[in-house]
Amino acid sequence: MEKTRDKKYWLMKSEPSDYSIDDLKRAKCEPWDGVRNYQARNFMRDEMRVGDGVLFYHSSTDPPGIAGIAKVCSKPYPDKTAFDKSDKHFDPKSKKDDPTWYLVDVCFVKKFKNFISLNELKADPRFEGMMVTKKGSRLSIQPVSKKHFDGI
DNA sequence: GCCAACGTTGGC
DNA sequence: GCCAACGTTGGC
Repeated sequence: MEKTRDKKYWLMKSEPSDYSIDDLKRAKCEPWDGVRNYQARNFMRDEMRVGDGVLFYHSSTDPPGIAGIAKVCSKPYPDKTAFDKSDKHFDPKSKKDDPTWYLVDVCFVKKFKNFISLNELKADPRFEGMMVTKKGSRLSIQPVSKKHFDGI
């Protein structure tokens, strides 16, 4: 039996030209594929649980920031785009009997009427210490504290 | 488009 | 296992 635990909270980045909050709204749920960073994978594979809260972050936009809320809606399972030679995220190192890359499905919850820009996050003392506000914070999946999540 | 920050790779 | 070279991310 699975041990219960408190909800955790995450921030997941996407370039809206690749995949935006509107795409997720249309799709309702989508596998968060293409992650090829070990730390980010570890969060998905080892720490995420169904029902966890997700801040949907738009990167490489003007301005960058948080576009809305999603949630984790599957258990972790292997990222099959790593097995597909024609996929741009193909990774020959990942074997079907021992996959390197894992993902979870993410479901749309809501899109903010007011997009929260990175600048606003940085300017607001309530969000001090949030990973995404720090310089050089490239990690595409980041843990977020409940305090910060609720503040959003 | 630039470039700083960071992750990964591979020669040794 | 070190570290230089290279690739990628992402704010600006």
